[in-house]
Amino acid sequence: MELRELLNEEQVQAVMHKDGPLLILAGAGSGKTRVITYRLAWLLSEHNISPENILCVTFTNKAAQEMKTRARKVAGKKVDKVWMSTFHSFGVRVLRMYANLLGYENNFTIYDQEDRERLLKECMHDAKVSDKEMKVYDCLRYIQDAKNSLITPEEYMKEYGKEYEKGLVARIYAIYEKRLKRNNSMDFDDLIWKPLDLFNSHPEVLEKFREQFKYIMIDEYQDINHAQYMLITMMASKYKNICVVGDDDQSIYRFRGADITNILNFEEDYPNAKVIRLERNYRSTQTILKAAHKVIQNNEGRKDKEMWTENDKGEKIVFYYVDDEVMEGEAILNEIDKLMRLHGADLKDIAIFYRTNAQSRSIEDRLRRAGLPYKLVGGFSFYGRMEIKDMLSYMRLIANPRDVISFKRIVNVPPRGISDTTVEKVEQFAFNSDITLLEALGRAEEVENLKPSVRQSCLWLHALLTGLAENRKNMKLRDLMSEILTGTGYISFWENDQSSKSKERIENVKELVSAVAEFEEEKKDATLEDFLAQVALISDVDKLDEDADAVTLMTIHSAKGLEFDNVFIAGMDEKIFPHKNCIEEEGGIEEERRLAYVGITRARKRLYLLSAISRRQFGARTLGAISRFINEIPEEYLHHKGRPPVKQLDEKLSGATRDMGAGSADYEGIDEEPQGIKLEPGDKVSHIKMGDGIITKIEPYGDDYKITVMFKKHGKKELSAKYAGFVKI
DNA sequence: AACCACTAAATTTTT
DNA sequence: TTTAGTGGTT
Repeated sequence: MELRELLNEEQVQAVMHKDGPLLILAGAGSGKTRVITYRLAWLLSEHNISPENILCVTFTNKAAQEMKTRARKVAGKKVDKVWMSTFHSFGVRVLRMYANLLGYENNFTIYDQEDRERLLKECMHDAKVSDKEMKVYDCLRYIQDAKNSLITPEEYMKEYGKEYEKGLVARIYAIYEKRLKRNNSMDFDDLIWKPLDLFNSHPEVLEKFREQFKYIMIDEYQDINHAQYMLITMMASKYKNICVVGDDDQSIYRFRGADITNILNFEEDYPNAKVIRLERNYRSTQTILKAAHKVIQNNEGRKDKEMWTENDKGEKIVFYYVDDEVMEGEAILNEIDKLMRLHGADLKDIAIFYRTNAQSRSIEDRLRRAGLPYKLVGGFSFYGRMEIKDMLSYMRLIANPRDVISFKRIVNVPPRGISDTTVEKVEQFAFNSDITLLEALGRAEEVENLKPSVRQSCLWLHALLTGLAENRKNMKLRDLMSEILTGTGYISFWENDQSSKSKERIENVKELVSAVAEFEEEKKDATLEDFLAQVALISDVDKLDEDADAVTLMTIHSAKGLEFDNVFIAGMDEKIFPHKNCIEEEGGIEEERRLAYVGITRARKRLYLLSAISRRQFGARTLGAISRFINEIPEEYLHHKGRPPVKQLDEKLSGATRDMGAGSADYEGIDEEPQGIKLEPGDKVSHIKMGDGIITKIEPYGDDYKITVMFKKHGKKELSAKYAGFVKI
């Protein structure tokens, strides 16, 4: 391997560093992934470290997968035996092996956010805390923070028991933990904490892993929380061959407990640590890089550093000031159109970022109307849909009969006459007899005060589920899934449903079946538990197909680690970005600023920042102000477009007080006639399905327009302007 | 027990 | 604007 031909001096040093702690401070676009990939390959092929002795932790499954693929090209097949995963997947892997030592069964269920909220509601009910006294979501946040900091319910009670709100939390937290265990279930935080527990209570297990992982590499070290820090520190304490990579300027997961001091203190934790700085940027233009630096410079408490690049100066950053969110979509569409026509850009080189998922809507609408394909990352995820969660709940219950949350979700879905009160009676019976809810269902005869028909329903469901559970070992996963679909009557339930969404639900469920089948084909001896874990831990970016020729839409959080030639950031408004909830918060603005830094530095060639005068929120129109982050970018890097940049009306609304008077600023007015937006009778249009045609009539129709088009192939059709997706030709 | 209609509130980001 | 939750009706 000729490293020096592939890497710069610092990168080579990082790759060749073998033993002892290593901190790589890798700025945005500095070729970090290259470095860790090569280091991994180097350890394997030059130092002959055996793959089982290496642990690599990445931020997303996708990153792990990518690293594996790339390293395989250099070091060959042994890469497959490296322990490479996210923190959470690592936790699952360990726990599947040792959960029994902690009093769990290894078929435990993994609870996602929604499951946790359901469970928490039960707990609050038990603790006699009404949801008026405390919001479920807030309570969950408190508990999550506690768990990320490794504070037990007992410690929490001791520490905060006397405070009003946190006192309530303390009570709920204790119940919550008990319930989780009783359900043989783990939440996301448990996947980190329980392995730690294991290490503390079973030193021999810790010793085994310490011995095994002679080399440890952690990516995105700036975003790990206390629990993750402890987990890693414990495992690394023997050999101390720990290599961490990160950038304190890109820490954006504080809300998840990410603790930036972990990376800042690395040199104190390991006094003999070697520190390598990667400050050369290979990604962005000088303009983009300098603008990003000017923004992040406003943060205090960061390691002072400045990235440099030999890339061209590039184009100015476009700041687009528009009337509202509709015009924002319009402006983006126009610019995309230009990028494609004038610069020959591919759709896959274009990304649109925003601060909150809700913002995607207006942009999606516009793209859809223009017939422009896009891939949406996040938002309402496939696995979050009702019908999918229903099906998964059946599967989870079959894998883990103690999972009460899943049980309650499906016990009466589709409706089979088992009401909440019936469930309560069964639950009581189960509790008194010390059996699972599922078992209690099978003994419905012994439960008092049930109607005979209800008893029948209970017995029927019990027979069905236990039957499936018994047979599942000699069944393919996809067959198990189909059995559930037909056996429970779930599919016919939706088939008989008249609502507009039922068709889509059936489609989704079928898609789930193919997902199961696909999973099974990829992993030969895949178990039900494997599939469920994968579903629980897969992230939205993991599913992104980077090669598909479509514009990418996502939050800036999801964009971390990615790069695009052309980047749009919508909603550069005060109260949106920085978000209103963060402005008052201690350290909130700095976190938002780091997020802005991450967003800006994703762009390779061109960057567009957009802000709107007013936006619709919850149906009402609200006035906004230009984000302070725009004002932190020096005028020399900006090219203004859209609305004349006027002085902010209310200076208090914003940090934005700069007088961006036309004349002095680099300003270009409203664009020429937008393409494919204003339609008139006589216009030639193209429709995805119908092909080409000519508009014959346009008439208002509610808040939409009804457009009559004479198509070449299909004749006269009436279509909605909103949804039809025309392109003017 | 199931369904419908009305009211109130709203997540910021994610494994 | 949308959705979740509530209360009343069948």
